[in-house]
Order: sequence, then structure tokens, then C-alpha cells
Amino acid sequence: MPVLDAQTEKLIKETAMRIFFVEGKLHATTEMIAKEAGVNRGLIHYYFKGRDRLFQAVFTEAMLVVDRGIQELFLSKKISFRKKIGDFVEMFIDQNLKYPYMETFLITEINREGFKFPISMTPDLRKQLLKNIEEDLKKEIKEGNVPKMSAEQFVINTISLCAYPAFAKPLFQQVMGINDAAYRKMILDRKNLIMKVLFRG
Amino acid sequence: MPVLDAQTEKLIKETAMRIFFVEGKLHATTEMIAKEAGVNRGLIHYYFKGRDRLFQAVFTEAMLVVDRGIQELFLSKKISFRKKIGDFVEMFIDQNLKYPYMETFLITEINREGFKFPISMTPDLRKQLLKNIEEDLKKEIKEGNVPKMSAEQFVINTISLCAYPAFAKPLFQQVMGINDAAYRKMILDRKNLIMKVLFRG
Amino acid sequence: MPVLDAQTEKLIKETAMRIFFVEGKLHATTEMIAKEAGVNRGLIHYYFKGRDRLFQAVFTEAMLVVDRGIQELFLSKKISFRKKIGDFVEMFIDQNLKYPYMETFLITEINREGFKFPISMTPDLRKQLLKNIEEDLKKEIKEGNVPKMSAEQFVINTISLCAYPAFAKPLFQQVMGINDAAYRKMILDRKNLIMKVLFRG
Amino acid sequence: MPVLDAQTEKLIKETAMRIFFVEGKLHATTEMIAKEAGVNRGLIHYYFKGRDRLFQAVFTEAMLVVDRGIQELFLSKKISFRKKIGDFVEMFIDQNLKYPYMETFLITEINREGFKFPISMTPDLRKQLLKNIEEDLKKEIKEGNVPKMSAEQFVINTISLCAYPAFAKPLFQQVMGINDAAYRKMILDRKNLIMKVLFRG
DNA sequence: GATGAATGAGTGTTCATTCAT
DNA sequence: GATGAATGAACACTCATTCAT
Repeated sequence: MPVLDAQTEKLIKETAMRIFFVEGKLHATTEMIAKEAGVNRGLIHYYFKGRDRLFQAVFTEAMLVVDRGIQELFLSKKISFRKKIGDFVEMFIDQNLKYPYMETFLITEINREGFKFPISMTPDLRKQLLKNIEEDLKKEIKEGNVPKMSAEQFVINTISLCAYPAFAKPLFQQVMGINDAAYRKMILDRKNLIMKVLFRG
Repeated sequence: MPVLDAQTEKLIKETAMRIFFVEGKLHATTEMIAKEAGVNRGLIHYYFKGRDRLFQAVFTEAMLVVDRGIQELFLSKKISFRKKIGDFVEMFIDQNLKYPYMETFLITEINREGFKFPISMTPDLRKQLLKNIEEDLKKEIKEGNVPKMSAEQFVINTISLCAYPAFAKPLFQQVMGINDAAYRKMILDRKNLIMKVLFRG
Repeated sequence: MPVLDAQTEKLIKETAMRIFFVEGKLHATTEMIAKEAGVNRGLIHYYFKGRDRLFQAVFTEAMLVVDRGIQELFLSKKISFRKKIGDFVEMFIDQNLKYPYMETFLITEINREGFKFPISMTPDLRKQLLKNIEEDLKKEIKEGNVPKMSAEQFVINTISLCAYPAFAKPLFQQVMGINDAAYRKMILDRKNLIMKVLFRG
Repeated sequence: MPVLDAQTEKLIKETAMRIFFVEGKLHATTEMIAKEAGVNRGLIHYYFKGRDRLFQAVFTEAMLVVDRGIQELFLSKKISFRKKIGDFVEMFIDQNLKYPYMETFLITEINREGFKFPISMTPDLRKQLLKNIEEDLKKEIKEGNVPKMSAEQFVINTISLCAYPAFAKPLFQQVMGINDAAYRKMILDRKNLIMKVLFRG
């Protein structure tokens, strides 16, 4: 059944995002996506010119929030370092709760041949970002609020603490015997907890 | 070409482990595995009775180290809490360096239908483990060495800090512009760093 | 090459019926069926969801004539017993000339594991059918037109005399040295002959 | 486990006969046969030079009884016609009870390409046999004991009445709701019954 | 835009057969 | 003679993709 006007493209994209990033079904076929979206399988090719291109499309879409967030946050001079990190942790945990399998998906796809990396960040921008963080971080280290470490390690720590719990949910739930609601609450509680782990003072 | 003795089964298993867990090629076909092992495609079925059974076999094998390590470590009364965690971090980082995509692989497979969880831990054992950790953790919290948190959160933090960087390697490398050797060194450096992040004093 | 309208499904079904039931090629592969039908191999799965389901489909189709014929015939009160049998012999010989290997096929498939019997007749209907035959048969036995026998034996005789010659054709031809046309005529001649064998008077 | 001396060949042959002709498993693989015989799969090739040759071997063996029986019976001048037919019916029903699927098997195999007919009867012998029957049959027809028919039709009737019920057993059982023992008894009862159907007087 | 039919390349799997031991 | 390992061809089946309508 066709949806009004040309919202079909959006419908397909959102269905794909749900199946890929929310349900974590990496092996999902175009038929499965089409079926769940209630459209014909051929339409996926009509709009996206193939399965791989649909990947790229949904990925770019999903990255937008984080991509923009990072740049706005870390290039700003007005916001304090702790607030920057705090905002990032909040945004990133929310993003990972929304799309738990986004990174898993990307990493898995990277390991195939002929996959094009869908990240827009330029080398220059990247260097400046890390440099900004490094400056702020050095102060915190000097004040004894953060153990001595490079900016890279600090970024890795932050992202690890935010991202991993979301997609490892089935694993942790199995190991710890926690239900869905409790696990979700635990992840949300981590917003504050992670800041305390990252910063001592 | 037959291999000496009857090590072909082992050869296939190790090749599969490499492709799945080291190279992260989740979509690897039996043909690819057979080709890389230098054997006939049919042999995989001869020894493992199908692709899915090969999964289970390599998984069980790869889990052995961690599975045994965790139980030996956390059920012991003689070792101090910090040393337990330290040993676990060391073992777990080594394991993740060896097989970076093991968990990603498992999580991805869980989200398919009809997958049997290959973990041996009983609910009783799990409860006792968490209880043991909780006791030790409370002391550390009281002494101000660890921010107030549940045993579950502490475990999640520890595992996240160890596991995520290994399989997110292509992502971080792309974002930070680091080469293979440097990235590997950085992960090894984390053994000490993670302890400092987890424990303040 | 697409066929006009959407008769491809019918084309596949009829080709399969010909290969299975007319030519008696039990081992026919999907490729062989597709090739003879002039369609792509995948289409068989598109329409029938697998080889086994194609079996069931063609079988149900081929059984329809006999299935319906038997019920109409033997549940009718208006037709005399001899006419019932005569009509059945005629129909059944025609059916066996058309599809000589249908029963062989079914019996062979039954002896495999996991085969579902494609016959619709209920136990109640079966009992009533045999009872009806028994009543009429008793009269014929009393009158000395039929040797003393149970209804079951009478049915077995009738069906044996009709069905066996059709699919044992290559065997009989070899043993008796008869060509195709002559053999076909001989089977058609049996319509009258069988009645004379079954009924003496 | 090897059997004493060189009885392995016999063991394989008899196992194959059971699976093919008794259980009616036409699709049986060499692995299944080897497994049931308790021998290695390769041995089948060692003794029989391939699956098809095993077919021929077991077939020739199974035909021996009938083949010899027919010739001894119908070329003899000393035995009366009715006794000849009676003996044949008895022997043939016993043979079909022993190996119900032998003919089905043969017919199915004939319809494949490249199958060699495993029957030894020469055209001359065949003609003489039919001629002998024809002579005796004419007398019976003249005396009104048998309806007017050719020798060929008479042979077809006889064989049909004997052979069909044995391999159509699952079909008839399903249709008539009879258990194994009862069905077996019914077939044995047919020895007399068939004679009454063939001969009126 | 939208659909169902159709295709072809690929994917897991089976199996008769071969061979070194 | 006997065995288990190994092979290659064939098989059913899947699935992204194309195309006529």
C-alpha cells in the first residue's frame, strides 16, 4: 500500500534504520526491510539504487546528529571543558540508546571489501579537535582531577564508557540477569556516573 | 592436499577464528574460510556438520580462556580485589587484542533467530560472583577510592574500557589518524591506565 | 523469457507433473524441471517455496480428479454397483494412462522421512465408502457373480488391475516385446476386460 | 567393525537389498547403506565399483528366484496349467512380500538415463513362454473358465493382482485403516483369492 | 511511482567417489 | 581388506537486482 505523496523514501529509510541500528539485524535482507515497511522490494532500488547505497544513506543520516554535535561542542570556546564532555556524554548515550547497533554495524561493514567510510571529518578538523581537547585535559591532569593520559586515551575512555553498554545489552543482561527496563535505567544513570569516573575532583 | 596427522579440523577452526574474530568478517562464506585454510569447501561440513555448528565450535573455544579466567579469579579468596581486577583487565585486554571481534560477533548472532547462547555460567554462579565483587567494592567506595556505584556498573565500566577499543580500532584509527603499531601500543598502555581510571587512590 | 499473462506458475506445475508422473523421473532436479519449462530455476522457489512444496502442489492437483471421482461415484445411491465400478475403472485407467507414475511417486515419497500424506479423505468417509461397497458386493457374491471376498479385497483387486499395468509398462513391454501403441491399446482394452474378470455373470 | 573373512560383500549386498527393496528407500545414499551395514563407505566401492553397480548386483540377485522359477515352471510339460499359475502366484506373492519395492525400484531406475536392463530372458525364450501359456489359456477360455483374452492380458492380470498390493501397502493401509499384521494376512489370503478371480470354474 | 515477475550469481550442503595409509 | 580423510560436482535454495507494465 503506497503512502501519501513521496514519503515512501523516508519510510524505507526509517524502517531500515530500525532494523539495522535498533534491532541489530545485520543480516537483514531487502525483502525483510520492504516487508516491514509495507512496500515493494523493487522500490528500495528505485530510491536508493541498491542495498549498499541504502546502507550509506541510513548511515549518513544517523551520523548527522553526532557529527554536528561534536563539531559544535568542541570547537566552541565559550563552553567549559567539563560541560563539553558532559554534554557529549549525554548526547552520545542518548544516541546509543536510540541506535544501539550503529557502530557495530559500521565496524562490521568496514571489514568488508569496497566499503566507503561515511565520515565527513577532515584531517585538519580532526587535528584541531584533538588539540583543543589536549589543552583542556592538561589543566585537569595538572590539577589532579584526571590521571595522566593522552587526549586520545581520554577520548577512547569517554566513548567506550558511553557506547559499549548499549549494544552489549543482550550480553550484560544475560550475564547479570537484568530486565529491559532496569537495564535502560542503568544506562541513563551512567550519564552522571561516567563523569565521576572521568573526573576525580 | 591433505595435511599431516589429522590437524585439518584444527586448521579449519583456527582459520575460521581468524576470519571471524580477528579480521571481523562476519559475512565470511564457507568458501572463503575453506579457501584461506587451503582445503575443500565440503570438509567444513565433514568436520563441523554445517556453518552454524562451526560458529558454535569456534565460539566455545574462544570463550574458554575468559570463561575459566573469570571463575578462577573472582571465586578466589586469597587474591586482593585490586589484583583481581588488575589481572582481569590484563587478561581481557589480551583476549580482545587477540580476538577483537569476538563479542561483536556474538552480539550480532544473538539478534538472529534461533541462536543458542554459548555461555556456561549458571545463575547461581553469576549471583555469587556479583556478590563477591559487591563486598570488595563497598570497601573501596567507603575509602573514597571509587565513586559510589553498584557492582553491575563497576563491571560494565571495566569491561567497556577493555573491550570497546579493540574492535572499534578501525573507527578510532580513522578518527584519530593513528597507525596499526601505535594503536596496538596504546591499547597495551591501557592496562595500567584503566586501573587508574577505575581506582582513584 | 516471460510468458504471456501469468501462466508461468501453471507452466511449471504442468512441466513438473509431466516429468514426475508421466515420465516417471523421480530423481528429477529443479534444474531439469526449470529447463524443460524454459524458465529460471529460481522461479520454482518464487512460486512454490521449494522443491518439496512443488511435490505437494502437483500431487494435490493430480489427486483432485480421482479424489472427487471416488466420492461422487460411491456415495451416490442412484447408480448401480456395476456401473459405479465400471465408471471407476474407466476413470482410473484413464488417469493412470495420463499419469502412470503418480502412485509410484507417492509411495516412494511416503517412505522418506517427514512426508505429509496429501490425501483429504476422512476416516468417517472412508468407513462409509467401504460399507457402501460391502452391501452391494454381498449381493453379487450371493448371486454367484463374484467369488467370496471382503470389500477390501475387492477394492484391492480393482485398483491393482487398473493401476499396475500403466507404470509397469517398460517392464511388460520388455518382457512381452510390445511397442508403445500396441501397449496403449492393450491397456484401453482392459476397461472391458477388467469388468469381466471382476464380475462373472 | 569387520566381519569374519570375506562375508562383508554379502553383508553389504543384503543391507542394500533390505533398504532398497524392503524399506523402499529409493533415495538411500551409500553412507546410509554403509552405516546400516556397519562398514566403511569406501568398501562399497571396493566391492561393487560404485553405487550403480551395487544396484545391478542386488537386482540380479533378487531376480534370480523369480527368473529361475518362471522358467522351471512354464517350460515344464508335466505340470497342469492351473498348478503352474497357482505355484507362480504363491511364489510371486511371497517374493513381493519379501521385497515389496523391487519392481518399483526397477521401474524407477529404468526411467533414468544410462540404466541397463538386468533381465536375462532372451526374445526366443520369451516367445516360447507366451506361446505355451496361450495354448493352455485357450482351453480354459473354450471351457468358459476364463473370459476371452490374450495371453498377454492374462499375464498382466496375474502379475498385477500379485505385485501391486505389496508395495502399495502404505497407500491401502492409509485408505482402509488396516494395521500391519492384518494387511500381511490379507495379502497371504490373496494366494487363493487370486486363483478364484483368474479362473471361474 | 509502484508492483510482481523474472533473472543470475552466489551459498550452504550433500554425496558418490578417490586415495593414502 | 578396511578406514578415514579429502575432493569435486551437483543440488536446493537465497537474494539483490532488473524490468515490463
